[in-house]
Amino acid sequence: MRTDGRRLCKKLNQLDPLALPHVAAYFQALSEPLRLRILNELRSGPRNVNELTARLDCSQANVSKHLGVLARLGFVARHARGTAAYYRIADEVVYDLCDLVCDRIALRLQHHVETLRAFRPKAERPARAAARKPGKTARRTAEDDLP
Amino acid sequence: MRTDGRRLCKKLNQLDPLALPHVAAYFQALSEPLRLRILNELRSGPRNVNELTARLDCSQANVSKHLGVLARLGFVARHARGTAAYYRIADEVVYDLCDLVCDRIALRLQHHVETLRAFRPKAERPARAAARKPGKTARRTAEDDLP
DNA sequence: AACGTCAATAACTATACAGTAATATAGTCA
DNA sequence: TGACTATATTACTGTATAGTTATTGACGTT
Repeated sequence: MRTDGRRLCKKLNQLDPLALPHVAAYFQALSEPLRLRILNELRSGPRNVNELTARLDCSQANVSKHLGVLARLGFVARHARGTAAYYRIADEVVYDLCDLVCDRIALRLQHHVETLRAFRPKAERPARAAARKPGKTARRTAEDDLP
Repeated sequence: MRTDGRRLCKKLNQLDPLALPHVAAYFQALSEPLRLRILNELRSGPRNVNELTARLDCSQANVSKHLGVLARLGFVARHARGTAAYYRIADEVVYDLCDLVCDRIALRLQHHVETLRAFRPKAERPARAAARKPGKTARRTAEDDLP
């Protein structure tokens, strides 16, 4: 990717603060489950709106709107054929992003499982059932670093 | 990362649909400019709330709330020292994510620049100044695939 | 103990946005 | 030309959330 000498700024920490909203917008586009499902469907190849609507079991207007969001950010591209509008992935990087995140979540769940296991052998009490007093401002103190 | 035989699901397309909201939540945490700025600050090392508040020029309550979001998802970790609360990056993957996105945005901008350049040499007319008729439902037709 | 500082929370407001229903438009076919 | 289909858009509603202000609680110092 991009080996032609001039290299545009790449690292977040080298980024002009003005560019951050753009980065945020990118992530925001991926922050909706339905949009992720759409991208997931497109993984198998281009699909038109109708097909997506059927497979995702939601309204056509909703799918169209989400596709608009994804297209505006360049994640998908549109190609009209007759009255149908076919969409395809235009930027494979979304899968890299998703896979990175999925990996981290898996790790975190793994962590959780192991933590829970540490509680189980002794007795069958549900781990971490310490009831919070509601209505009181319970300031956190030193139970740090427990992910 | 994780080489112990059993491998948790990793790819988005192998993911249970029930897991998608978790992935979306991950991205959502990165979809706020201020949170990205916080992460950017933490790149230089742990900071307490006060320091972050000063450097980011926003309210302490707001910083605390955003740090709470980032901590809940495991992006940062908290460590109390006296009355101060120090936060540090707990998951370096955020920088991989951000760098990927920054790279794509740079590419997109590059693309834009080149597209614009194609319009310039002829005359000085501002490219793509085709005024949209407001109040009319302008259905898109065949100007596809232009990113 | 009394006070000051730091951080987290609660209550509130304003805004953004996902979803729906209705409608408009482009292309197709009779 | 007139249905018919597929898609995009509009107007609307409900919900989520960023930011603010005020408050609470924990810790440290005197």
